[in-house]
Amino acid sequence: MNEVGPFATHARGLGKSARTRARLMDAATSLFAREGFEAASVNRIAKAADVVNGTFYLHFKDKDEIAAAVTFAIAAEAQQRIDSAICAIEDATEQIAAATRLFIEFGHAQPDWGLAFFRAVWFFRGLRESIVTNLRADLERAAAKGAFTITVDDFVIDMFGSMTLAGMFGRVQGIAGPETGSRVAELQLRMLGVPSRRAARIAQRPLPPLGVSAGTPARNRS
Amino acid sequence: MNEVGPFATHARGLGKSARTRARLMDAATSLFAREGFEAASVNRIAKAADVVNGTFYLHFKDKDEIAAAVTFAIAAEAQQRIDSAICAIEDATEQIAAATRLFIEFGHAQPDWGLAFFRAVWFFRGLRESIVTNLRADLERAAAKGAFTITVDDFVIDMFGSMTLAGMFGRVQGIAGPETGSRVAELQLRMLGVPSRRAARIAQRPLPPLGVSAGTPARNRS
Amino acid sequence: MNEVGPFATHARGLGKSARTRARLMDAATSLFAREGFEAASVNRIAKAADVVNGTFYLHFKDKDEIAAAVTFAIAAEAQQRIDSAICAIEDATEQIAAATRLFIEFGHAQPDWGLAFFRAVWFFRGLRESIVTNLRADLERAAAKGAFTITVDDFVIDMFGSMTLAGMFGRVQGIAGPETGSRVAELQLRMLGVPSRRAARIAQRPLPPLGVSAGTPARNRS
Amino acid sequence: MNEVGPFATHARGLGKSARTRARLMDAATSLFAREGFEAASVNRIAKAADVVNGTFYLHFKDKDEIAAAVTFAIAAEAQQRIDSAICAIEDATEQIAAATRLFIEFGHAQPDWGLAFFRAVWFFRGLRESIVTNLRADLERAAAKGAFTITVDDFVIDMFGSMTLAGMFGRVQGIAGPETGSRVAELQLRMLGVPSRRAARIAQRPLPPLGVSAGTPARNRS
DNA sequence: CATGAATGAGCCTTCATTCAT
DNA sequence: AATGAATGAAGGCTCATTCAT
Repeated sequence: MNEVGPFATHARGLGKSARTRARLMDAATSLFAREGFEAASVNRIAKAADVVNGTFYLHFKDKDEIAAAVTFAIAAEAQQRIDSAICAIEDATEQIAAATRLFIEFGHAQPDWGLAFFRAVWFFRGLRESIVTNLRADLERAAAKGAFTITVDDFVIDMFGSMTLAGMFGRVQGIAGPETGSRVAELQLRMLGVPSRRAARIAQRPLPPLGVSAGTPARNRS
Repeated sequence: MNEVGPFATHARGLGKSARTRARLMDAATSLFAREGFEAASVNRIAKAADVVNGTFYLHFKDKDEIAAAVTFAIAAEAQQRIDSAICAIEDATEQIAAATRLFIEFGHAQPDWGLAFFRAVWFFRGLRESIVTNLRADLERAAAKGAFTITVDDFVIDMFGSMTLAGMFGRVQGIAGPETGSRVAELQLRMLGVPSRRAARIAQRPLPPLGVSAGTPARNRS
Repeated sequence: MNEVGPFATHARGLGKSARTRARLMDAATSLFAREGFEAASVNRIAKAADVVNGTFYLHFKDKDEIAAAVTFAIAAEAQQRIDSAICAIEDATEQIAAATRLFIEFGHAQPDWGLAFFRAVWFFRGLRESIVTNLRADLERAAAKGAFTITVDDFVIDMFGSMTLAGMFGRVQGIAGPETGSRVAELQLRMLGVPSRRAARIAQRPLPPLGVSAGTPARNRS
Repeated sequence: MNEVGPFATHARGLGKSARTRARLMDAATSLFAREGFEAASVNRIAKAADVVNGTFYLHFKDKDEIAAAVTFAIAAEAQQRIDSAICAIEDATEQIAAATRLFIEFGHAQPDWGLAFFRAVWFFRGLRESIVTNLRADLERAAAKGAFTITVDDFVIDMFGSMTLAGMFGRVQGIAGPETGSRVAELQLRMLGVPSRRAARIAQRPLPPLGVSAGTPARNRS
């Protein structure tokens, strides 16, 4: 009820409305993660956010909308933080490996976000597409440098993404340990044709820190 | 409402009770596949099976039970058909590739079953475990022959399985084409350390036919 | 499921139909006693009697009918056994005390019957009336002998009966001990005007044994 | 549907929530009285209170909770009104007789409350215990003054209470007339050993008026 | 006689959503 | 902005009862 979630933290200085909205998003994220999207009722989201049910509809048209808002915010934050962490890495292949590892790390650091994201992947087609778009850019850059022995296309990207997601899921669930990110990255590189040695070496490189959120503006409806 | 599903087909000669039960399972499978487990209500399952809601509870204690029954039946049928299709293959590595491809083929041939299975994987922890167990046997056999340059453990199996599932999902959804199975298998083998050429060759081998069901007896409760 | 109840015992030599009917009555009695009339479903009565639900309706029109049959049978048996136990007692007042005590004993000896009877009293108006009729005869006989200092009318009978029932309830529930019958009888006599000493003495008289059932014919519908 | 019941009357000035809650309690009381606890469905309670079924659960967790609330409120009101009516009576024995008579009068004045209370006695073990506790205090006070020729214990209290309840039941049902209270009290006193004459005289004493409710606050949950 | 599958109404409960305050 | 009572549809499940076999 009272612990301040990531969204609420971002909304610290903002107006009351934005703060309430953030509390609702934190509550929703947590419930989506723990019980899934369908099982999280608006009433319980509101209760968890310490507002009455009616207030929910002041901020979101319906449950789908808050789900989309949460998902978008998580995805944006993940991407932004990962991007700014890896931008200092020069080698395209190393960037890819670092991105995978950081993503898994991101989920592990905030399990609610990780799980909610995982659930959303099967829910919002658009999310999958946006992930693919991002991955394609990175993978094609590395491919252009001749890093892989395989042609990168949508199918390969799909496999690559599935591995990252599966890795994060295992990590978030506590099934897999801290080496998970490295292992996923190594297998991905091997799959793409990076020689085993090199794949292993890259996957073990020191990881730049995830850094802290630059702030996810809790955008209100028009 | 009226098309006869796979379970009903199996139950053709059986008693009235078994036939109704089979109709319910077909209806449930279809709804699970189309809308997911939570969204499929008992009322709608019953209506789709052309019985009244009360009848459902004559055959299944609750939604979980029919979900488990459906999942178990699908898994059993898939495994049985795949096993009997690949048992003639001698090389362990080729067996593995064939299994992946046949599984994806299985899902594509009966999309409802494929999708229901896919959904069940995230729902029944037991199912995931049983898949892992099966995969491990196959993978370790090949590993013992020195086919891979990587050690097979639970994590590797998890990645391997995720790829197969993701492939089937894409195929069932119509996103991916008939070459999907081969491509998945090839990437899996590459990941495990099979040389690219060999991986590609194995993944293209002619595939034994899936054969037809040996009959999934619709087992009644107690 | 398998223990043979009192009705079934009575029906030993009779035809199959009568035996099934008796099993249903035993099952119903037991469920009525344990969970009350409304909570006992036909399905569960049938299951407890080891027949399928449809069979129930071969023997009873509905739940009310079996409840009436059970109640009538219990009441008849109680009255018959008590009557034949006390007919040897000469003094009318002593008869009354003995009847009260034997009734409570009857309930205690077969708790299911006792509780079912207790429940039925509030359910079947007719049962209460028949009890009143019986009590009136006994009480008026004693009153005619000048045993009481109070006029016996319906109201007095009602109080008298309530005490007996309350006593049996306590006894059946295990709240009250074996002296319950005597204590109830003593209070009843005091209430009616029998001098304390005499009331106490009568209430302590040795009690004739309840004897065994003379057989409650399980009468079929027309 | 529209007559205003006692709870609603109490809730006149209060907030909307309290008024709806009171209407539900009135409706429930009425149904409990008329058809018993099990037969009164939440749907029908809601309908009788002129709200939709969902509203019920805004005010009560389930049927048990409203039953407990109703029972508690009735018991509290009865006790409070009776207590304040008899507190002016000095003689302990006369107090007891007056309490019995007022209780029966209470039930007769508001038959729904009387019957609901009667039904609740067999339903809530706690209610019986609280009644016993109250009765014991009164009876032991009189016993301490040497009013009775019998020792007061739980069993005697049980008989005493059963008579009061049976009397109220008859009165509420319209079977018994206005003299019921006096007659019950007289029989009770005789049973306890009060000389017939005195018992009769006490039971006929003018009865203090029941007075009016001091308000049963319809307490909300948490 | 007995079976047991099927019925459909009805119960309890939760839900997303609205709206007067 | 926020409240919180109310809505009514829908969900899960049980019930008494019927009927073809």
